Parts: sequence; C-alpha cells; structure tokens
Amino acid sequence: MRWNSDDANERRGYHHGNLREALIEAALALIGAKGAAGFTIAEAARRAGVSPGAPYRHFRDGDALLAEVAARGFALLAAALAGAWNNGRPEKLRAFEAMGRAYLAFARGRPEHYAAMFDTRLANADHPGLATARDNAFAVLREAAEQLVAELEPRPPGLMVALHVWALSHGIASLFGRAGAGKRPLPMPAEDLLEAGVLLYLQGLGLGGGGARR
Amino acid sequence: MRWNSDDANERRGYHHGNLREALIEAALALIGAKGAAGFTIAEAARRAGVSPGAPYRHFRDGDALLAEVAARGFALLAAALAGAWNNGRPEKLRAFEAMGRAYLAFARGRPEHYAAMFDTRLANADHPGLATARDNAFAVLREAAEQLVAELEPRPPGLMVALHVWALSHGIASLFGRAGAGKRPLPMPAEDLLEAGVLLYLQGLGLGGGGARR
DNA sequence: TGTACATCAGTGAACGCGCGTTCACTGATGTAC
DNA sequence: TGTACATCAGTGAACGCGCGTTCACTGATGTAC
Repeated sequence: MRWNSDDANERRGYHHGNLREALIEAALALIGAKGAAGFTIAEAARRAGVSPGAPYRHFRDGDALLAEVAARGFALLAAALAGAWNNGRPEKLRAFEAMGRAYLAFARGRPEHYAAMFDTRLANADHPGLATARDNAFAVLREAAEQLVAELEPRPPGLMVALHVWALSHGIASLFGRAGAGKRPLPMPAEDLLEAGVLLYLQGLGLGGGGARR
Repeated sequence: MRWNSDDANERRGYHHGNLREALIEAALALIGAKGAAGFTIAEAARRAGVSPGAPYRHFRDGDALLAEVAARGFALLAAALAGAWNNGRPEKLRAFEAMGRAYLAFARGRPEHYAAMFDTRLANADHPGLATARDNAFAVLREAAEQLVAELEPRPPGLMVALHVWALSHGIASLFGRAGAGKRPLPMPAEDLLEAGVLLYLQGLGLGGGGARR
C-alpha cells in the first residue's frame, strides 16, 4: 500500500499518519448518517480503520472530537459570512442580506457541521476552542450589523441587531433548513423566508429597501 | 401502603395503577437532569420504581415515550399561546407581543418539555400524535398572525408572518433562553430581546407601535 | 354477599450488544553519532 | 552511509457497564353468576 499515495484517507502502514484528520472526517460522515446524537468515538475509530483505543492519542474523549468538529464548523461559517458581507460592498444593505443567505447556505450545505455546532451535548461542557470559534463567527455578524446601523438616527444598538438576525437565521435553519424529512411544508424556500424576514426587520429599523410599505 | 393514597406517584401494590403517567414524569425529571439525549427508557423505569420491562406495556419504545412528552409539551405551549393571545384582546398588537413573551416563558419554565419538543431524535421518525400537536400549536400562532395582518394594505401573508415570529422565538429560546450554563452573555433578558425583535419586525410590516422610527 | 375465573399489568432473570476506557505491547519513524 | 536508540502512534485484548428487548411467570383486579 505504501506505493499508492493518492488517497488521503488511506493507511500508511502501522502508523496512520493522519489519524486526527481522518477521525474528524469519519465523525462528519457519522453525523451525516446518524445525527450528532448517534456519533460515538468507537465507530469513528472503526470508520477510520483504526483500533478503538487509537483516538485517545488525539482526543481526550468523544466530546472533544465533536467539539473540534463544531469549532471547525464555526470557523467555516465565519469565513462564509465574512465573504458574503465583503466589508459591506458593494452596498451595505445588499451585503447584509447576502450574509443571511450565506448563513442558510451553510446550514444546508454542511448539515453535519451545523448539527455538531448546535448539538446540546456540547452546550454544558466547556471546550475553550469551541467558544472562541463561536465568538469569532458571531463577531463577523456583529461587525456587519454595527456598520449597517451606523448611519441610522436614532441609532439602535448593533449588538441587538446582530442577535436578532442570528436568532432569526438559526431559528429558520433549525426549524426548516434541513433537507429531507417532511418537517413542515414551507410556502417558500427557507432562504427566501429568511431574506424577507431580515428585510422587514431592517425596515422596522428605518432602513429602506422597498418592502410592504414605503 | 394501600391505605395511604395522597401521593400520586406511589405504588399501589403489584400493579402500579398509574405507570403511564409516572413514566412521563420520570422522563421529564430525567431530561431535566441529563438532557434529552441522556434519556433512556431503562432509567425512566428505574425512576418510576418499576422493572425494566414494564414500560413496554405502555410505550412501544423509548422514542415513543419521548414523543409523548414532546406532544404534551406542544399542547401546553398551544394553551399558553392561546391564553396570551386571548383572541386579540384587549388590543391586537399588545396581545401579539404577549404571545411572544408567553413563548419564551414556556421555554424557560418548562425546559424539559422544550428539550423534548425540539430534540433531533424525534425529527426523522414519524409520531403522528406529535405532528398533530405541533401543528396545533403553530395554528394558534398563525391564526393570531392572520388577524394581526388583516387590516394592513398591502396585506402580507399571515403564514409568512407566523413563520417569522416562530423562527425568531425559537431561535432566541434555543440560543439564549436556557437557564444556567454561561452560554452567551446577553445585554438584556431574552424576553426583552424577543419583544424588541417582534416589535421592529411588525413595524417593518407597517404596524405602528413607537419604535426607532415613527 | 360470596366464589370462580379471565384479564393483563408488572416481575425478574436473561440475552446479546456496543460503548468507553485501560494497558502492556509492537513496530514504524526519525535522529544522533 | 550505516547503526543504535528513543519516541510514540497504533494494536488488540480485556474490563465493566448500561441499554433495549424478550419471555415465562405471577398476582392484583374486576366481572359474571
């Protein structure tokens, strides 16, 4: 096997060589198949083709592995949001809406990450890297909200606006954003629902944009 | 023991007499202690003081018991929302905001029910009673939204408004509504955050109320 | 009021299972010389 | 270039555990007569 090296997941003899990454990928596949609750460190090891004790060389326990997946998810989300916001260009309002769509696209496109990020298993335990990653992702949203709100008079608190948009996005994503599974039949795509909601909310703040009124 | 009957949870000899209810209460206590993911039918039986096979006389499996808890939660939520809305009296806008507060009060006051209601374990399986209970709760919100929106011109779809408010409420509840567990430090109580968000959103729809603008 | 009987809720022992975790070990890798 | 050696990632067997589920049973309850 040593002579074949074009498969990143492949074993390279007695030492795996890349087990940490392989475990993270296995965890993602597992979450995709069974949900975050169905994830176990034992099966992650099995999927990575490794003995059940091996993961403990890289992670303290299963929660630590899950937290790493979640933290990477928040990092990816932060990057996606920052890319969509693009520093408010070409136009703040549109950029802000693009960020909302990016949030939903992330929830839809990376459901395994998203499930890990908001799984209740990680809510109570403290995983420092995870908290930091989450804060970083929120900071992108908050910075955008601050800029968006800067020219309003009276000027609403940017933090509040960021929290509202975050909550609305997460609410829509977790209630309606998942693929498959009948769930609730929506009269419109989740992306459109979020966009309309954000638009109406921003109108309430006094930001124009051509909605029901104005 | 037979002569003492003022304790509803107490065994009454060989037959429990009220095991179904006792199991549901045990499940709630268990969810409160360990979260919905930590719930098992075996421990629910243990807490109800009954052998591990006994629950199967009343529930097909653990998910069925959890689904029953969730369904009852939705019924309680529907009642709380309907009570707060109170048919739009004395004034539609205020009644609608009261409904939002009632949602958060429910999430905060019955975290065990809330956890079961939105646990991912129940997302895929189909538990007919649960789907019905959920639809009933949403119907209360939707009816209120329809009435609230009826006099607007142009008239936004009530379903959309209901979905927005539902998503915002759920987003705030699941991100910030839980007690304990540091989570994110909020600059204001979750109830106020939701109320402000709903108010701004309704202003965006064209409903007055004295917010940032107007 | 008393007796026979059907019902069925709950028992308790048993099963196989997968999990988390440990531990002495093994062998691949890379470094010092 | 070659050899000795330290390191440490991964092995694989083992453990105790709690779970879900089954099943022949038991005994409390209520009903028919």
